[in-house]
Amino acid sequence: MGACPHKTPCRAVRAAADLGVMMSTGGSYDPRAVEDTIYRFWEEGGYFHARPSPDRKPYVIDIPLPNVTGALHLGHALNNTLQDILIRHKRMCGHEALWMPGMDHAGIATQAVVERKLKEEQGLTRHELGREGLVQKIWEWKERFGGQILAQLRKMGFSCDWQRTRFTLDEVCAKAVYEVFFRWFKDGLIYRGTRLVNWDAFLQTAVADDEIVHETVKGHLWHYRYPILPSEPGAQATGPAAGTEGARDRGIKEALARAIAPEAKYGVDYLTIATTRPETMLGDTAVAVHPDDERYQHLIGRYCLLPLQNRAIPIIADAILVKREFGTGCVKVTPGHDPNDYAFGQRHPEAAAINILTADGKINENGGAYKGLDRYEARKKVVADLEALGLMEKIEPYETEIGHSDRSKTPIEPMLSEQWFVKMGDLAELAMEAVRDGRVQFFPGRYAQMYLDWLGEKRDWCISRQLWWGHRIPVWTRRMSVAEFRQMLAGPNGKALVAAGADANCCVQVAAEDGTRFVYGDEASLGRLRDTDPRAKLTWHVCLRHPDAQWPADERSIGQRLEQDGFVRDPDVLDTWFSSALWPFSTLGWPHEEGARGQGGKGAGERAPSDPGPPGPAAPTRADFEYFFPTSTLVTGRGIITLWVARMVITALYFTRRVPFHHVHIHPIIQDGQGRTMSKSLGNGVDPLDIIELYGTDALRFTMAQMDTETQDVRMPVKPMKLPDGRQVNSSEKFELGRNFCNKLWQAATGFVFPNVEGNKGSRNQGIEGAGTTALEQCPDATPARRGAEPPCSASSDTEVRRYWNPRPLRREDLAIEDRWILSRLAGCIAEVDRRLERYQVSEVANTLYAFFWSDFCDWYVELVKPRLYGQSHGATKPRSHEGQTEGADVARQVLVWVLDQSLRLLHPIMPFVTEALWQQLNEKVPQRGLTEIKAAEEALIAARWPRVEPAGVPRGTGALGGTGALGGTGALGGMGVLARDFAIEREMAALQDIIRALRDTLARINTSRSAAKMPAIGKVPHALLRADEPTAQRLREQHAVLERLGRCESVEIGTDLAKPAECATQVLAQPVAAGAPPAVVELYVPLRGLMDLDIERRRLTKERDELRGHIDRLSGKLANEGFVAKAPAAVVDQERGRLAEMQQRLTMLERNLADLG
RNA sequence: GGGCGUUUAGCUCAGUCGGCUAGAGCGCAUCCUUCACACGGAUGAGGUCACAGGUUCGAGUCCUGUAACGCCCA
Repeated sequence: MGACPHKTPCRAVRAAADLGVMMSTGGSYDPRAVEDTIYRFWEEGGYFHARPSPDRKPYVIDIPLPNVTGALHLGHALNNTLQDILIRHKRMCGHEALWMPGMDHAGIATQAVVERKLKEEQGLTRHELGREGLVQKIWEWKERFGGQILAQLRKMGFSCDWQRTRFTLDEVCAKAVYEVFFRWFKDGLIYRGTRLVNWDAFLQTAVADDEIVHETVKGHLWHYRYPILPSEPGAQATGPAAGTEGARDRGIKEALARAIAPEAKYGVDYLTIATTRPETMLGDTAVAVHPDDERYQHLIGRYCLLPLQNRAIPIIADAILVKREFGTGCVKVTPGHDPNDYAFGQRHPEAAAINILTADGKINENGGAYKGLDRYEARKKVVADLEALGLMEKIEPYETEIGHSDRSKTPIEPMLSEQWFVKMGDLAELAMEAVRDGRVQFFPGRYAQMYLDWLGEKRDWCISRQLWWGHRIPVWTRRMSVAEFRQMLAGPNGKALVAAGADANCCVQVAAEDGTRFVYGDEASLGRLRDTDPRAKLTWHVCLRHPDAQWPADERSIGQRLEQDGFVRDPDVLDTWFSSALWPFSTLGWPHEEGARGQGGKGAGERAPSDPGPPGPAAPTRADFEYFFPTSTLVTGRGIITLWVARMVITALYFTRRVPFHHVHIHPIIQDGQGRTMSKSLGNGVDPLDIIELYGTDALRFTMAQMDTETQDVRMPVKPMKLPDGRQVNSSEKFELGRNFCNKLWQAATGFVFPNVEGNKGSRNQGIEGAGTTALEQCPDATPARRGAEPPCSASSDTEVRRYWNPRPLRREDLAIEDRWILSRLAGCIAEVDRRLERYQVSEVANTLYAFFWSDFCDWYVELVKPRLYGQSHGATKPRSHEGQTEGADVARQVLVWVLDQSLRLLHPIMPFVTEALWQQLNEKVPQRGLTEIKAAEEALIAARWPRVEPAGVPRGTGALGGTGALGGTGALGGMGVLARDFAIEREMAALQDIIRALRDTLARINTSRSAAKMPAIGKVPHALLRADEPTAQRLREQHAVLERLGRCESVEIGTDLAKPAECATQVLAQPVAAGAPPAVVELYVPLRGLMDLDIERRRLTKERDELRGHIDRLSGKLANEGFVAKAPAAVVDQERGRLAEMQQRLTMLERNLADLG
């Protein structure tokens, strides 16, 4: 440590010391010993921070915003693991990779939490506390818990650019929100309208469709009568042309009496309707029947008496609302409180909506005598009153789906309400076009349909929420006439308004009674209002571009001036998705040009409660925006394709004329073992932090990666487990897979590769600067390590130099068959990983790597190479004694190191911690690596170059594709290619593996049989014979040692004319030597005399023979089919013929062998 | 009610352009405390590819219908 130039040893040096302790211990991989140290190493080394770099391509991902007060669940773990995999991969590919982190303020969720807390702890409602007080409380809450989620993201190893962390309510984001609102308002795309919304009577706000959970509730179906009013002129006493008060009352009484009389006739005197919400009848405006229903033809156009309210309501034919088969075939219509009925009301203006509810769920003045009652009390009273009138026919138990507010858990009331909307027509068209023409692509592609279908509906977007936590709508409203408006303009405040720039910084929308709208920008547009009655009251909406800015500076704000003139600021805030929709560019500081003016006046005036809070990190520059926008990929679940993805595309196209991202990867949703969504209330959720504690972060991440299939859901059977501290938590056996793989990697590296290459320390003597000093021992706080500007401080300068082998440039001839095989497999693995990553098939990436490292490398290559390292003799000396210094051993060491090096790179995006930890150790032991070219390895794996496959037969020359040091500190990158795919070698190895498996199989059967007979197991097959044709025999002789060692056989005899011993196990093996060549067949004999029960062999061979016969029958049938031979491609036919010949040959041998056994 | 998706080994999932004697992990069975790894090694058993039709020389794969389940929209 002495060489560190800093006064106190830097943190990373201490970290390296910590890691050293962990490194020296053997045994299993212990994630807890590594993770925090490594994360600090990356973060302090500046590897996460991205900045515009013209010589590199940017790669950008925006995090799907977690809720500021939320906690991470497994869905987040999946979602963000995938993003980190993509980011780390591209970073290694040499891109300037930016992962933008942040949180949203989650208006309703956050406010609901704080309100509930307030009620519990202080017994206060928000109204008692007041707007400013509540918002203050929420900010406090946010400051306390908002950081939690970021800490959790760090714990999972995510390489977000934390310096750029944003919050939707911070100043930078708010600036974009108000700019967008202003411009849409000015362009006439934002308007005030009345719509049926989902009303949460507890929180007293409209809630979005996705914030509603449907629950089946036991309720009742009430059947009751509506009297039919007479059709004769004059008798229609209560109709629209009702006469005197007295006549009216008489008409009502008569109609009621007829409807309940014993002789009353259905369809003449009354209609029966059924409902689950009887109180809504107070707002009924029609009864609907099907136009083709012959039962009701005569009633269409006539009127019913609405009891209790004593109103006449029309009977209207409508084919959409009414299902003839359902119930009586006629329905009551309440346009004010039912979505379907509302649509009916739009079709039939004579049945216009009536609202009967107040904001807190009580009956309003339209409910007549029921005014002031809570809706549930009203229900009871309505039912009782109908019964008293004798109109109630029956009450049935009934189960219905009722929407409940996800936040307050209270039933949703559909209710008419005035809200702000964004017109979706043209905007939706823009966004649809971007997907249709491929500027935005979905992976998997089918999700594009979901996006297009939803946008195709072009439903206007309700953007106002009756909350206090959020961006307050920047609109001031007053009812007045044109004359009054002119008068106001002439006053001092009006002059200030005009001075502020009626066009540039504020905009006036005028809504007339008939729905006509004008946008006031200048005198001319105001002039158009001259035609209207100057005294007629109109609604004037003034929108301010910078609602909280002072203008001119140091005076009252425009808003305050407007208020002085009787304008009132809209109390509502914007939908959280409104700010989320701008995320891709708001986080990069858009708008850069227009923003300056409004910022100027800020500070002196009062801050509106819903105003931006702390400014957050430094505002991004215009250069950031130009370089990083549009972003590259968005990764999210399908649930927010409509809410978020589509809206980001809309805003980006409208305001930047560019798409916000090019690719959208939709990943599956994790469910429990029964296919249910994981949720707190079901108690089936899995907390990622628990998993990290149980298995480690990399294990969690590997398992998450493996779950990213193209299905829409993936299941995770949940199993309770105990943490070390005794807490019982939900876990799943699936994570063991990840943990085991981490351990396998760890063991293979620390337990096998490292001991076999040790002794190379201090190879700085080879003249490559920086080599021999691991990056963890450097001082990344001095300078970002990746920039590599300063010389590292050495912590191991006086390490003793002792080497016994050197990597050297290898030629193809230097490589043994297993070397060439594993390099070919590696090339295949890299190609496959690249291909899968391109398509966002992350699950397959994980599986490919798992299979390569575990099966090909550990199970086969390591075993194949041991004889070269340990020497051929049995009981060979351990590698540490440096006995195995043959040429072949050094090549094996070099290939082992190389394949480990490449595997660590490939696995790093998925399992960053264990791979980085091993990388640091490998750098210490073998700082210079390569195959055809030897170079110093990069000092940090996170910034190491991604492996590349070379074109066949072209070893890369120095400098040809060599790196310029863009990624690493030493500038000694490149030349890290591997040899290309070699299918001939792979076929040859596969054949060898088959024989080895056959030998092992025989041994296993012998031991099973012996165990059953209470005989001791044997460790090896005593003797085996392999009969093959000469070329094959020749080839197998070269692998004689391997066959004996891996086949666990004392002696293997290979020949072309070996005599078959009596009583032996036989196996017939096809040897796929060359593509297109006739298949060679190898026979394996293992003498069994005295070793095992021969019946077992007979049974096995019989079964195998029968199976083979089955295959042959099918295949010969296929080849006998003239159609197949004539129409199938020749290559396929040839292949099948070859297979048949080979199978028949095997069958002949098999039958003979079976006969020989007697 | 409309749309989308799923249905393959006991469980969780792959299966590319239609060429398959249908794969992996876990679990199961047997053997192995052999020297990196028992969080391991070896070997094996286990499938009517939901069902019914169709197209095709050939269907797990493409088409139609049915059923069950899930999601989204109404």
